[in-house]
Amino acid sequence: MKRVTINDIAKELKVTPSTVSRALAGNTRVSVKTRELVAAKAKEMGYQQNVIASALRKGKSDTIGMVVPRINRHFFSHVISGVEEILNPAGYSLVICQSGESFLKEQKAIDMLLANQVGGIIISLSEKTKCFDHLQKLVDRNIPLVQFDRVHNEISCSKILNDNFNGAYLATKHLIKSGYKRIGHVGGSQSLKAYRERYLGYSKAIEEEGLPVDSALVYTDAITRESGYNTAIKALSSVKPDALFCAGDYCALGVIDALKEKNISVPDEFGVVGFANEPFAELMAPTLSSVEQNGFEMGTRVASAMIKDIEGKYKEEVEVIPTRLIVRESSWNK
Amino acid sequence: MKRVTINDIAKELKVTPSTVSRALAGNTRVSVKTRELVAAKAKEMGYQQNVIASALRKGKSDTIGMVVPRINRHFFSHVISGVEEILNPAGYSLVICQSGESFLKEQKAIDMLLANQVGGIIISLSEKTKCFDHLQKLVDRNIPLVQFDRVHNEISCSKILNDNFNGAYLATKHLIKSGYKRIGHVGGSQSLKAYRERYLGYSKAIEEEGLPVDSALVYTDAITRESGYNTAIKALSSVKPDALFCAGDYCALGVIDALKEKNISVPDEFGVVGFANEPFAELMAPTLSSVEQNGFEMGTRVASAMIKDIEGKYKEEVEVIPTRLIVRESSWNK
DNA sequence: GCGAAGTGTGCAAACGATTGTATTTTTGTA
DNA sequence: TACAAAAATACAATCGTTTGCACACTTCGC
Repeated sequence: MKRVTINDIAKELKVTPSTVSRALAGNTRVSVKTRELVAAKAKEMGYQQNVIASALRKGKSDTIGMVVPRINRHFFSHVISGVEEILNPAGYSLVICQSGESFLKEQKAIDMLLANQVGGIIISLSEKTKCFDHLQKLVDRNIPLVQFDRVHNEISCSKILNDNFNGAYLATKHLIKSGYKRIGHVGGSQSLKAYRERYLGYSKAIEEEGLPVDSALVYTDAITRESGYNTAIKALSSVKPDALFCAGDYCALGVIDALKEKNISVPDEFGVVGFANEPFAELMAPTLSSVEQNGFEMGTRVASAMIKDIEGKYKEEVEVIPTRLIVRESSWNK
Repeated sequence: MKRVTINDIAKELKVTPSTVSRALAGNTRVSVKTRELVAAKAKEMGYQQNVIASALRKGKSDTIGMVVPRINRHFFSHVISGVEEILNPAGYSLVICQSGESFLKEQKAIDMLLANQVGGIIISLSEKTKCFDHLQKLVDRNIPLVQFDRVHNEISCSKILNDNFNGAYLATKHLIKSGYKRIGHVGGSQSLKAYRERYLGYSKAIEEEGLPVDSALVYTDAITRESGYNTAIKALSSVKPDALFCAGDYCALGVIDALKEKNISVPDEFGVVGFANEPFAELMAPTLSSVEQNGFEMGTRVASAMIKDIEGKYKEEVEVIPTRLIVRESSWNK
């Protein structure tokens, strides 16, 4: 069964393909009558535009590429949903790639998207990304780019951010108010602004309350469950904190694993707060206090910024989405 | 900055674009010397194939489309990782779409993928899909198709399945052995084979143990957290089961919500087993017994089947991936 | 009733890669 | 050396759309 092309429609209607193309695009240079005729015939014959041919000719497509570290993170999957919410009705489609926190895979994903002539790229950087040439290339080639959450500031494009600073600040403040005395921080790679800000929010709160800022209490390797566990084990046998503010929930989970193993009671002897409010946070035992990010709203903002960029409206918007502290058992000290 | 095309390379090397094209494709009709020359020049000039032009000419691309209900389900995101594991090294790239359990979005996603001339489509059906014309269209058009997990049998294509029957059978058997007497089932849409099989495994186990098969104990609306809650509330005030085997973990979660609300102790008074082994299953309180599906392996099998289909090796493979019961607190009756 | 706008279509050349066929060059052999 | 066979490359059409330009026809003012 052959696909129907505009040439087929043109033949049937005894007009030229150019007219059909214009008619379908709603060009006012073709008369209303012809436009209706074409539309009807196209429907009748089951015409589907060949977006490949269109993209080749126009040099770009209505497909937007999106690169995220992992799609199975609560936050990212919600951002994706938010992006689809705006993009799909606007006639764009979305291609999703995972970098898996690997710089190489991130680069490859971008190359693939470029080879596919995507109309724009949305990205949240991998934790391992320390070089940003691949982003600069996009800017140089004039390809609409929007960064979100894990962004690099030096790249000139729209950026949609979480209020990491305030979330971390509130979380730490809350730990202090709950009576913990030696509050440490398990953070992510400091090359990412998002994690730097969480660290800054943490230290601001510590300073503000007149507590000693002890760099021995700050760890910034990775924020997986495993690294959280390892960090906690290490800290417990050396600097002995009595609370940890973690830059991620999986990391907090690992910390709690370690505390359980050492028979240290949460929250009585030790307080823990995470970040991201993963679904498991309210289900685990003890339930985990966490900083909530509004992924869906972020997604809608990201998509809007992308559309604006594509339409040439403007290119360098920076928006901050508020975060919110959710207090649960893991830091409920009395 | 203009993109480099094969014409540019051809000009530099004083050969024709055809030779360059063949050289890059590794065609033996062009001499080894020329091939090396072309490869070197291409690298030097930073050539990147325009897959759009290639897809237009060849009528298909090396992009594979994948449609899943939601990407943020543990199982699906692992299948996706497995698929990428095989597809990417083999030179294919993956486009992921979410149907969000909506039939309309599923159809639209397929249309979009078709319009993008994907080389094949991988799909796990939405719960609401009761009509399968969109899949038949793919078969008719000879587009490689692989269904997994939530499949429709009447469509002729490769299918990779979980051993739903056995998983459900083991789960139910386990509930019986643990001493529960009135074991109900909260299942998903029976139009999906996966859920029918879970039901069948359940009833096989019930019959085998000589328990009464009571259709009043079987619910098959949906398997969201909310529907699990509602079903449990309904069941508790009427047929009064003392255990429920749920076709999904979110659903089991809803059931436990209801039990907590009614102050019914799990597992002492009531046993619950879920399906899918979502990450939260081992973290919640009580920890949830569940049937584990090996999503990653399923993904690799799915991808292999797709590649075979594309290469014309064969088209109708059916594989079953084993499932495994993980017993945790929610059904640990002494 | 004549030129000037204005309106609706057609023509043809792109976009970049692929591929069947034709042509040239090289190789081997008598 | 000549000539056929084999190897390497060139030519040109094609995929389906888009779009600048040209052309025909209508409409209108003077």
